[in-house]
Amino acid sequence: MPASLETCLSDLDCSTTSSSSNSDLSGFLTDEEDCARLQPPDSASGPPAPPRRGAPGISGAPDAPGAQDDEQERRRRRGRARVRSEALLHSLRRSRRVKANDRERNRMHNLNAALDALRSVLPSFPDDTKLTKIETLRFAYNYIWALAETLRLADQGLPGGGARERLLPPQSAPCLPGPPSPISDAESWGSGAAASPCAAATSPLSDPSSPAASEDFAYGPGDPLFPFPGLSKDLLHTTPCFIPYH
DNA sequence: TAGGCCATCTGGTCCT
DNA sequence: AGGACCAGATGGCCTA
Repeated sequence: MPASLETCLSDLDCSTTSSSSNSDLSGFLTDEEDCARLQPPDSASGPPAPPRRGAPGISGAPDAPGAQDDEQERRRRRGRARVRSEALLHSLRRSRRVKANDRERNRMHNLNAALDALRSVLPSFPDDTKLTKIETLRFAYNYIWALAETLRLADQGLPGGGARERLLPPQSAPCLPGPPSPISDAESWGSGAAASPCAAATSPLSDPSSPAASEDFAYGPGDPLFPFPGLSKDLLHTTPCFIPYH
């Protein structure tokens, strides 16, 4: 095989006037699948047929010996080879594209599977609405943030620390999907952290400069999808989500 | 019917 | 060189 199949094909692309370089492409193709695909549409049933003298549409000229006929025959062969090489080039590019499409499809399927796995560990909603991709990412972001904040408050012994058990999934089923128990005592949350949850926070997630309050960001205050309605006090205003709307 | 979401295709770029 | 990754384009499906 030549140093680069692509180079060969590029050469072919630009060699339509050369009769020697495009007369036979099969020597360039070592990939069996490619070779199998590389049958030009007009030769799918086998190797290219030998030139047919006097075939209709070619010249119709009678067989006459002489240099002029030889030249015409060479021209015809060059023309047929060019058509073949273009078909082969197109076919090879097509087969590569098909393979790349397949890989891309598989990649996106893997990505979607990962998103499904992420959805499965997030609290679900009563109506069982499937979160969209972007919702899943934003939700996960804020869910993690809320869990971290819960742990922080619990470690500080502040009111609301008891919510640790309510927010964390059971140990026996750490990946069990399902909503956390509703937090009804919003005031206990609010009163503990309301003063300045941002100031107390050390996590980068609680960066006061977070764009949480911006309307450009999802799951801000009042967002019905936010998993912890009980956190709807000031603490919510610190909820960061760095995944902006566009 | 418009808009949102999604899957797929595609070509370009980066990485190994 | 080939695969991974990315973003734009396109068309289908669904819902308000």
